[in-house]
Amino acid sequence: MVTLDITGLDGALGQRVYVALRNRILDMTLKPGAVLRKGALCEQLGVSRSPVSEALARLSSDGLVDIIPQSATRVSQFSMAGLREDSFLREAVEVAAVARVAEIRTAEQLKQLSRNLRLQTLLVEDEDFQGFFEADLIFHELILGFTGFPKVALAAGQMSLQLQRARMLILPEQGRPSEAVTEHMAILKAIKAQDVTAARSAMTGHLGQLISRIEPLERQHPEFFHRN
Amino acid sequence: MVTLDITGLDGALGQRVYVALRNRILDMTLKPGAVLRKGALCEQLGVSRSPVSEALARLSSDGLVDIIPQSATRVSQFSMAGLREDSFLREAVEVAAVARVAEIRTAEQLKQLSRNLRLQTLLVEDEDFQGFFEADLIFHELILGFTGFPKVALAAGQMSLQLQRARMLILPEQGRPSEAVTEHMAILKAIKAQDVTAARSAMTGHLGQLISRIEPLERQHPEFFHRN
DNA sequence: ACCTGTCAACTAACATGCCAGTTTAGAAAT
DNA sequence: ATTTCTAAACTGGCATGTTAGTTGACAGGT
Repeated sequence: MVTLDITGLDGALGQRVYVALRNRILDMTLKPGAVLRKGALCEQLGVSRSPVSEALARLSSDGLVDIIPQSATRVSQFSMAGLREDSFLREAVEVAAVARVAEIRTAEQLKQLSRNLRLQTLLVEDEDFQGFFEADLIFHELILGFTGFPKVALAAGQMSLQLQRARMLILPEQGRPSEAVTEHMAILKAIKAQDVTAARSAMTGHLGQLISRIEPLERQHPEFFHRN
Repeated sequence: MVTLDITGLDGALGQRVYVALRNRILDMTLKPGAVLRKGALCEQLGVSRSPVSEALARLSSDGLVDIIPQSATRVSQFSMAGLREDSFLREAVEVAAVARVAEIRTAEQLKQLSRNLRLQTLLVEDEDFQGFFEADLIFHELILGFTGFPKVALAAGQMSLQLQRARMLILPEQGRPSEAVTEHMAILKAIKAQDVTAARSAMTGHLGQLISRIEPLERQHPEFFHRN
C-alpha cells in the first residue's frame, strides 16, 4: 500500500490532495497503470470525495492520470511519442529562455549561477547524487527565472512533468553527473560571454542528453509504456 | 445578462460548461473583472453546482478566472506583464515549430499552406475580416501540426489564451490584414526553401506584430487591466 | 466626520446521497 | 472446454445539504 499524507501541506484540501498525489506520481511511487480508487483514497486521506475528485481532475488535465468515464482512473502510462513531444516543447522554451538570459543577465545573476555550479561540483565529488539532482533542477530554474518571466518557469515545469517522471527510471550511470556539470559550465560560460548562439546550442545539446537516455527505457520497462 | 447555452456541445456536463464559459471569456463577451456567481450560472444553465465548480476550477488553472477563496470568482483581468510573458512563450514554441517544419515539411504540406494562403488573400480582398481571422488561426495551427507533435499545437493554444482574448480589443486597422498576409507569405517561402534561419526570423517578426499592437491597449482600456 | 468593532448575508469548499454507464465473474447454452 | 449472456458489483458524474471563511454595511464610540 502506498502511503499518502496531506498533513504538512497548506491550502485547501483539494490542493493538498493534488500535491500529495502529484508527488507520488512524479517520484514513481505510484506506478504507471496503477488504478486510483476514489473510495480508497478518501478513506486513506480522511477526506470526502469532493476534494479527491477535484485533485484527480487537475491531474488529468496535467496528463498524469487517465480518467476513464464511469469506469476507472489510472496513473497514466508513458508513450515514447509523448515524451519526444514534451522534450521538443521543453527545449523550445528553455533554449529561448537561455538566449534571453544571455542578453540581459546581471552580475548578481551570474554570481548565483556560479555558486550553484560550484555546489554541483562538490556534490558530484561527494557522490551525493540526490543532492546533485536537486541542484541540477535549481540551475535550470534559476535560468528560467532570470528571464524576468515567472510564467516561463511554470510552463517549462508543466511541460516537463512526464520527462521528470521518466527520468526516475534512468539508471545511475557512471560519469554522467560529471558530464552534466561540464555541460552546465558551457551554458554558464556562454551566458557570461553574452554569446546567444553558444548559449542556445549548449542548452540544446544538454537537453538532448536527457531524451536520448529516455529512449532506451521503452525496452527496459515496457510495462510502463503504452502498447502501440 | 450574458447568454449562455450548453446545448449543442458534447461530453460531460462539466466539460460543456467549461467550453461554454471559455468561449464567452475568450470572445470578451464576459468582460475582465466580471463576477461569476455559481448560483446564477447553475440556474441559467440548468445544472447543479458540481459541474459548474469543476468548470471554474479548470478555467482557474487556465488563468482565465481568479477564484478568491470563500468569496467570489472573477473573470481575470489582463496584466501587460503577463501578456508579454505569454507572447514570449508563444514565440518560443511557434519559432521552434516553424524551424522544425522548414526541415521536414512534405510537398503535400506545402500545398496545404499555399491553399490556406490563397484563401487568406481572397478573404482580405473581399474584406471578410472575420473569415480572415479564422484562416489566420488555421495557418498557424497547420504549421504547429506539421511538426508531427500534436501537443505542440495544444501547448501553443494554451499559452496564447490571454493573447487571443486581448486580440479582440485591437481595433481593425487599415491595411493590417494585408500586411499579415505578406508576413505569412514570407514564412511559407522560408519553409518551402527549407531555410530554417529565415523561417525563424519571419515567424519572430510576425508574432512580434501582435504584442506590439497589444501594448497600447493598457491606455485604451485601463478598466480591463490589473492596477499595478 | 471618522475610525472601529460587530454581525448578518453572501460566497466557495466540503460532505454525502443518488444515478447511470462499465466491467467482470459466473451461469447457461453449445 | 468454449462461447455467450446476464446480472451484480463496481466506478465516476451529478445533485444537494452543510460548513466555514470573507465581505460589507451599520452601529457605536472617539
